[in-house]
Amino acid sequence: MFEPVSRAYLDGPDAFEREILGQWEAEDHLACTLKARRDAEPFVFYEGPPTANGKPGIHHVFARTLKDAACRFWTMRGRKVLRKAGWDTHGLPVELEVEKQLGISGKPDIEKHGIADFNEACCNSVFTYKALWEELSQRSGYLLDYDDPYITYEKNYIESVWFLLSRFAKNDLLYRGSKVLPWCGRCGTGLSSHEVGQGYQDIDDPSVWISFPLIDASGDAAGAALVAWTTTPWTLPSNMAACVHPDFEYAVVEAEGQKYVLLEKKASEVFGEEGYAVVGSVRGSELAGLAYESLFPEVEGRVVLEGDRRHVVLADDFVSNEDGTGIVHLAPYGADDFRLAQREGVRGTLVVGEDAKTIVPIYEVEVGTFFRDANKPLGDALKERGRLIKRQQYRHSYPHCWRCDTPLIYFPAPAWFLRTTHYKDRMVEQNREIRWAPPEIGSGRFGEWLENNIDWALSRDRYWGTPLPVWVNENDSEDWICVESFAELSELSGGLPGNFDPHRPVVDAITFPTPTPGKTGTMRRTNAVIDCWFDSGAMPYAQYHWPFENRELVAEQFPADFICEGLDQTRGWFYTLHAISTFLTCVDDQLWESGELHGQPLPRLDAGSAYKSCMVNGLLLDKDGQKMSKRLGNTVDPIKAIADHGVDSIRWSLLTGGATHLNRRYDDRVISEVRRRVLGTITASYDFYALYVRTEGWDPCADRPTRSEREPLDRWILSRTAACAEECVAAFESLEPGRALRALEGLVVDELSNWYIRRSRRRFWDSDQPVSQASAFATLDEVLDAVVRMLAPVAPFLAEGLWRRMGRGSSVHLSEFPEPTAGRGGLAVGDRDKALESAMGPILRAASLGRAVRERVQIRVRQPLGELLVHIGGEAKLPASPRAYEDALRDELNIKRVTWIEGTPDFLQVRGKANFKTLGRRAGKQMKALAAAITELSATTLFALQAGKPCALEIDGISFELSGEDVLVETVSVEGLEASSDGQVTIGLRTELTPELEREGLAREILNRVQTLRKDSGFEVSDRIALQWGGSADLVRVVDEHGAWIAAEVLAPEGLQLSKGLSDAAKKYELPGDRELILEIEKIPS
RNA sequence: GGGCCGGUAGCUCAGUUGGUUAGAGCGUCCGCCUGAUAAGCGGGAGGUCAGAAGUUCAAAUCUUCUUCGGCCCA
Repeated sequence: MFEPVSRAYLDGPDAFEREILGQWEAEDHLACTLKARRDAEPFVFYEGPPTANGKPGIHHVFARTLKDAACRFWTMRGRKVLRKAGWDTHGLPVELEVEKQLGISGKPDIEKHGIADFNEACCNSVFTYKALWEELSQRSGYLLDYDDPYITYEKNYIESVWFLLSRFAKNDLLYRGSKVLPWCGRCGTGLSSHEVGQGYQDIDDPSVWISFPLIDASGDAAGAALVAWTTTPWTLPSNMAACVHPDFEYAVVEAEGQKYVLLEKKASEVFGEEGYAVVGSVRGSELAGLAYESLFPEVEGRVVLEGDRRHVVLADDFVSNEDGTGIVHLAPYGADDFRLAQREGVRGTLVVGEDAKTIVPIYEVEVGTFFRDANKPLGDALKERGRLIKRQQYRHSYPHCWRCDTPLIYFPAPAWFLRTTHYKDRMVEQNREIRWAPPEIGSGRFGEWLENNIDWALSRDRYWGTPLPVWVNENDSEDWICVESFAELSELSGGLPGNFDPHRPVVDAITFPTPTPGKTGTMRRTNAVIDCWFDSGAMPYAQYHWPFENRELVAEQFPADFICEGLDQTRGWFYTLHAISTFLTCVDDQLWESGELHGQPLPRLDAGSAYKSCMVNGLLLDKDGQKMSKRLGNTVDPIKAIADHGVDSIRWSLLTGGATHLNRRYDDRVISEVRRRVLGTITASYDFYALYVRTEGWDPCADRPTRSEREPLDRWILSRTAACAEECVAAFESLEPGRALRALEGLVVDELSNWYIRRSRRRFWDSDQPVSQASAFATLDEVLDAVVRMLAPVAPFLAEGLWRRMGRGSSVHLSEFPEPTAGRGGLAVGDRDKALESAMGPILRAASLGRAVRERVQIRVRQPLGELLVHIGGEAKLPASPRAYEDALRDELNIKRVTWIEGTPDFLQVRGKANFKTLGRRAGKQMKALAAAITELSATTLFALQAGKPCALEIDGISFELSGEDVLVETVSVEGLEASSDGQVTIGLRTELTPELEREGLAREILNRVQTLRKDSGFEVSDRIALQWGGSADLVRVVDEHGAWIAAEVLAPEGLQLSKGLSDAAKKYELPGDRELILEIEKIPS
């Protein structure tokens, strides 16, 4: 116990931390933690599952540090925190990675290769870097239960997901619809957005302006035709509606003897500068609802959207006034168009099918014509019908299939949806219950997203994913069921294969006759797998195979008290967790009604979101603010960074470098600084403590002086420690760990190390004052104890290392976090003494002013001075007097006497200053004049005010009654002294040097040189020495007067011996005033 | 194009309900200390609080616009 640590830690943080890791491993630290809190109140944390098919980066250390710090904090507050790890294993990125590995590309290739083999490869691929992830987590101190993780591809996990989907289906919230996708007609497949991004090419397309003559329009628009613009004439036979912006003002123009409606600023583009005249105007909202004449009334395509309206004007704010005419032609081939038509009950029909070729004859265009080849003849037809206003070629960038180079179309492909819009209001309402950090994410980004909720397109026509458990009757597509469990599937299909794997293609092969009474036909599974975001959103239930198992456990572990992920999860995991839980716990009433399921009790899950609080973290950028990317080569290898710095420094710097939701830069220099400045100061403080515990033989178990027996400075640092604990608890609870760390840093660096220890050092070796010494030891011990515990959530390794060296028991992480209130949480420091705290402030400021004055007049601190005058404005108002700390101030500034000035000292010049905070509201417009008048108040008036006698001032005929607190008294200067003031605290330093003071200064110079020589000679602090000296003649008197003191200070029991014959080993020093000092020292064997 | 966030000293960041002279650390210059010593401490210089307008007695803080950067969505 009490071994020094600072040097070893600063030089080799990696080795230091690895030693702790080794101990934790040997003790099975995680298991100990879980066991210790087995019966405690739970604090529920959900781990957002990463995908292990990529290497972890330094940014993962950021998010994980936030999570880990919170979990450790709550564990220390006595809560049970299960830390189940999780892996996200399905999805397109995995498939693409495997396609690359296998040297194949695209869905046809995969099917040729064989789905079974392909999925097996995916399954193997997802854990490529699992070991690396686990290593990083372990090394970075992220305590997570990797022995029992949830894995989204596992059979039980999938069964839970099926159950959830079946609940949506039973509530009629699962339906088949169409989703507009980028689509390759040749390959017959939809493309993901990232595939589309790879295939843009410039091509020429016709761009046409067409007319929609309005029927029954009134006002200026009567008899007019809308003008719409499109670059896809092949979609015109599928025109379902026209859309305007409700708030735009449209012009009615006359051109070529006909009235048209469009945005005025677009008219010249269509009709030429001189080709039209504005004859009226109409607002978008007035056009809405009108009917118009269709373009190809004789063409009837394949119905893709049921609806009873056609060829009407709709209004929506997605219409832009940049491109086109401000009037948009709607066809089922656009995502916005489709959504709008669906919402408005407009019927939609297709004239181009899955193969990107026409499926019905249109005018002269034969069935089977490639969509782009229909553009020209259709344009001709429109011209013939008098509906083409203008036509020109248009060169633009157009998406092509990256595999076969075919131009893509957007196509409404069949898809399965969850009707989340049905309970959007519930989601919005439940979102208000979530505590977001920062709050604006919840109200802004996430809240807006919920407000604009659209149905969740759930299905993916892919391979590696949770299969959609929907079986459809091949004779009747309306006859379908969503299977809820393997048992149900087994029953329907007459038994499942042994070792059933629910993935494709095994599940695809399962068919059965329809169970629907009165129907016949074979049920076959749809090909789809589901969006892997549903997998991760289902984790609160699926991680425990709910409701098939662990019903009680899930009821306890739902919802999460806390989750934490990156900002990019707003529309990802944050949404999917919320959407599923809101449905399940707030919408699916029939599930909970009976209180049981399949004959077994089903404990109700708390209604609401899956998480009560959510902390959002920003991106990690490189030191220049650039995004880290493999391409730029500015990524940081987390394992290497940790080896260089130790992870505690990295964890600390990540949590203090700005608000968590902001992007922050990763900079080696900042991390080194944290290690040196913050963690280094903690270790140095501990080393100081440990050094004297060892040399003075202090016994931590002995009785300690009571609070009242201790010195004011002791009580002050204890109170400040309690204040810090208060701030840390509040900060962690309000999801602002950075705030906690700033408080802790202030306590350790400024208050503990630079003030308390610095001012108390002597007491630790001064056994002549046993009560003072024991108080100092007890106080420092108690403060360090609390500091180490407050450090533990963020710097778990260093805290543990110190904890064990201080002999505090098995692990700091099983101890309790310091609580601000005495008697709780084992914090020995007890309650705060705010009076004492407020009294120290002026002392620190006076010390600072005093140092500045010494600097200015060039009198070093080693030279004692006679007197320091201190005046503290409003001293009488302070709850406790700063005078209790007079000793500290005297020592710090090396002053013989402190004189406190109060009342009306005639040599202080004072000036009044208005207190804007108290007067501003009352004075209003007169504030400036009042402030000016206050500076003119006489000293007598000011001191009267301070003494509590009110006075009145009249400004612009208005009288203001001033009380003491309205006027601050500022001391301007102190006559005849070297003075300085910061407005409230004023000091005057008497700089005259008497011969006595000068000799004492010289004595301290001698002491300084002896100590330097001791150190240079490599002596231990407790070594006794024999000391011989020589030098300038006038030093003899100095030694006569102060020799005994010097001898005691430097542990020279025989005193200072004046010697004429010093050896070659003697050292010469210069002293102020061109004096010379020669010293020779020798260790006395003990 | 829409939503959200950010711009404070050379660098990294604080800045409480609007209130007196906007603060730290690093860097830089100067100095100090020595029973924590290959450490530590202090002081000085350094700011048009991105820009503009507005509200107010008073704006880094509230409002609007502009600009630059980031993220998400289209």
